[in-house]
Amino acid sequence: MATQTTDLPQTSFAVLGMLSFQPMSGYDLKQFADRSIGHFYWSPAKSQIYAELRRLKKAGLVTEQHVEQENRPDKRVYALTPSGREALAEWIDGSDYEKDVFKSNLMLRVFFGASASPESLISLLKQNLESETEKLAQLEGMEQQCIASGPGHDTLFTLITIRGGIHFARASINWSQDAIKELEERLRTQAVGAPAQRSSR
Amino acid sequence: MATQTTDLPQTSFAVLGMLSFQPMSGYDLKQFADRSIGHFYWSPAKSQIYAELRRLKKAGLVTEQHVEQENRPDKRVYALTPSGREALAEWIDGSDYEKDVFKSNLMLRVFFGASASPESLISLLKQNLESETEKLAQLEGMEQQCIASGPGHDTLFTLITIRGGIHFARASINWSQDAIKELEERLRTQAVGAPAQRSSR
DNA sequence: TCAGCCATGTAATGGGTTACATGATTGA
DNA sequence: TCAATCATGTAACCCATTACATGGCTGA
Repeated sequence: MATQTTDLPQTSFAVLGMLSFQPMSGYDLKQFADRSIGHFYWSPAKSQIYAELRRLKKAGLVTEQHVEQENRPDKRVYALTPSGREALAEWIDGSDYEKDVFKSNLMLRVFFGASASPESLISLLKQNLESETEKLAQLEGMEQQCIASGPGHDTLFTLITIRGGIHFARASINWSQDAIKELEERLRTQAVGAPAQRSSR
Repeated sequence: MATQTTDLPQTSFAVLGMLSFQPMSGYDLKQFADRSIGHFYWSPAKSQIYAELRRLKKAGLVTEQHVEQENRPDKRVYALTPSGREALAEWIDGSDYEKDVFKSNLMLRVFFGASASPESLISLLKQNLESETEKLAQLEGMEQQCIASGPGHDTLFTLITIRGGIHFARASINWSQDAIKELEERLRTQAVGAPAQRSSR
C-alpha cells in the first residue's frame, strides 16, 4: 500500500537495477549507464537521473548519504533500501511480459526509399554496416572479458545480455549486406536514364 | 529559408512518408501506421496524428481537402505538396546517418536478473520466444505476399524492410533459446537449497 | 439492441532532452 | 593555460500518451 511501486516508469527500475550492483552517486550512475544499459536500453540525461533519484528517495526506495571529499566536490551516494530491493524484484518477475517495440530510424528511411535515390540508401546501409560491425567487435570483446572474469555468481546475466546484443548486431549486419546487394542489383539492371527520378505524379 | 523543414521531429517524416504512398485522412493514417511502420518503428496515438497533420499543413508540406461523405462522417484528406515531397526526400538522403538505438525491456530485465528468480526470467524468455516466433511467421507471410504481388516498382523497399524485420525476429528467437538453455543449465547445476535467494547483503 | 466502425478532436499529464549555471582540481 | 573530470542541479520546451467527448451508421 503506502508507496505503490507499480506505476513507476521503466527508468526508475533501470536506476534501481544499477544501484543493486552497488551504491552510487548520480554522476556515477550516468557513467555506469553509458557503458552498460546504454547498449541495449538507453542512457538517460543526467538531469533526469538526478530527478529520478529524488523521486526514488521520496518513495523510500533508496537512501541518500552525503559523502564529503577532499579535492573534489562532495557527493550524495544512493543505496537501495529493502523496499527498493523488493520493488526491483517485483518488477522483474512480478510484472507481465510485454513485447519489445524496436524503433529503427534506418528501416523507416528504407521503407520510404521510393522517395529517394537508391545510392543514398546504399550509403546509409553501408554506414550502418560499419557501425554495427564495430559494435559487434566491441561486444565480443566484452564477452571474452566477462568469461575471463570467472564463471562466478552474477556474471551469467551480464553474459546473456551481451550475447543478446551480439545476436542483434549480427542481424543488423546481415540485413544491411542483403539490402545493399539488392539495391545494387536494382541499380545495375535498370540503370541509365533518369537516375534520381521519382515516378508518381 | 521560409519554412525550415530541417528541425521537424521524426514523426513528421513518418507521416509525410505514409502520405507519399497515397493521400489519406488522419483516420486512414492511423490504420496504415498500425500495419506498416508500427512493426519496425512505432505507431503514433491518433491524437498525435491529428496534431501532426495540423503542423504539416501549417508548414505547407501537405494540403487538406474536405471530403463530404454520405452515411458516414466527413473527412479531411491530406496530400503531399511539392515541398512536402522535397522535404521527405531531403530527410531520407540528405540527413546524416545515425545509429539505431534499440530499447529492449526484456534485456533490461535479464540484465538485472540477479535480483530475481531464474524461473521467472525463463518464463519471460519463453513468452518472448513465442511472441517472436509468431511475429516471424507473420512477416514471412507478408514477404511471400509482397513477392507474389509482382516484382514491380516500389515493392522492393517494402520487401527489404520486411526482411529486416525477419532478421531481427530470428535474432530475438535465437537469443531467447540460448538464454533459456543457459538459465536452465544453471538451475540444474546449482539447484536445491535456498531457491529464490538473492546473495548480496 | 448493442458493439464496433468511421471520424475528429481537446485537455491533462508526464517522460525526456537541451541549454544554462556553478566551481574546484588535475594533467597536458 | 586550457581542456577535461568531478559533481549537482534549474528552466524551458516538446514529444507522446491516456482519458474524455461526440455522434451517426452498420451488422450480428
